[in-house]
Amino acid sequence: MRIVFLGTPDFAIPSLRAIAASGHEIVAVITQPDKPGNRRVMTPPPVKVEAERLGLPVYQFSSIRKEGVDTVRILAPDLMVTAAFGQIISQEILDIPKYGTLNVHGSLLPKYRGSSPIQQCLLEGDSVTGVTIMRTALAVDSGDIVLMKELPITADDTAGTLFDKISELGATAIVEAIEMLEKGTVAYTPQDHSQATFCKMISKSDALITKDTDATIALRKVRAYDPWPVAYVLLSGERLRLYKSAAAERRGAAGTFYTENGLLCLNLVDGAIAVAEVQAEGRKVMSARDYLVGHKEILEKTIE
RNA sequence: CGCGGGGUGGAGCAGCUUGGUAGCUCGUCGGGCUCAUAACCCGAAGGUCGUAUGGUUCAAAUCCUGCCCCCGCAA
Repeated sequence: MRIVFLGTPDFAIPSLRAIAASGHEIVAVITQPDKPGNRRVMTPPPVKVEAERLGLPVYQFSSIRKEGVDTVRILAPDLMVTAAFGQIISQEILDIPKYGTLNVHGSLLPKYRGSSPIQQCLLEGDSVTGVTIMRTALAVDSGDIVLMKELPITADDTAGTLFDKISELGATAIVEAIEMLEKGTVAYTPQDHSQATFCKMISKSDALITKDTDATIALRKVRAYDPWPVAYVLLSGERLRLYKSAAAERRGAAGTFYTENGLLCLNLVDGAIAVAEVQAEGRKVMSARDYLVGHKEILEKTIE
């Protein structure tokens, strides 16, 4: 089967690898253009790096709708696979492959359509999430479902660990779906659109924790925004990022700190959180214990 | 040349503006005390202060310069 793969970030890499390893012919990988990354260094999308490592031809479009139609026609794929591609694809292009276009999405649809499903399930406090393989449709994440796989969320999962697990799960799922297509055993189940929920693009300010934040919500933020953008509090205008936290006993006014067993505990609304790792401005991530050795004054301060 | 913060014994920080015997908290090691809460007391080891053949100076962690590395912002 001639496949064109469309994806951009790390999330798509396991799927790309799995398809390549499954013996299908990936005739091309389409991804987004290189962008200026950290400190002005031009950075290629992870999928491009991986595709080149696999020796696959790469095409980069800032808008596939406008620039990619002819290319896809010439490639004449039997199937297109999208995985966190990051652009809306026109129906004209979606219709080119004989078997259509399949998408790998990191949630149990119709829940959490959109760009941050993995963070969203953590923000909601879910105990189960998963991956869905469905038709790529013009309306975001609304296509008919081919198959779903569930994944339990563990207490120590962060967005980072879930990303790894779900992207791997997505890889096995997409390979399965392709097999079903080939054998003709695939069945498309429409989504119950009335049950659809959506998640937005995450912005840095979403990760702010204030003294008015509920302790439960704060814990969810810590997990959902690790490794990016990372939950943080403001202390005299300075950002302190919080990692690896657990529920703790409240022992003071909301916004104040205390310490126990080397953990930095922050009193909040309806509880407290015990933080095991922090990162101050201009510093590396360090244990709360190490941080406290040189920053005892934090115990006298209150967050904004 | 996008902007800013930082590199000081094993860890986290101070000192740098106003050059002049390297400091604090923790850890480590030795000893003592002792059954709680990161225990306490005494003592010790451990640093050419990121790096340069650098520059200025009687004297540089401190001022000036080049380079390396780390972090964040912005994109």
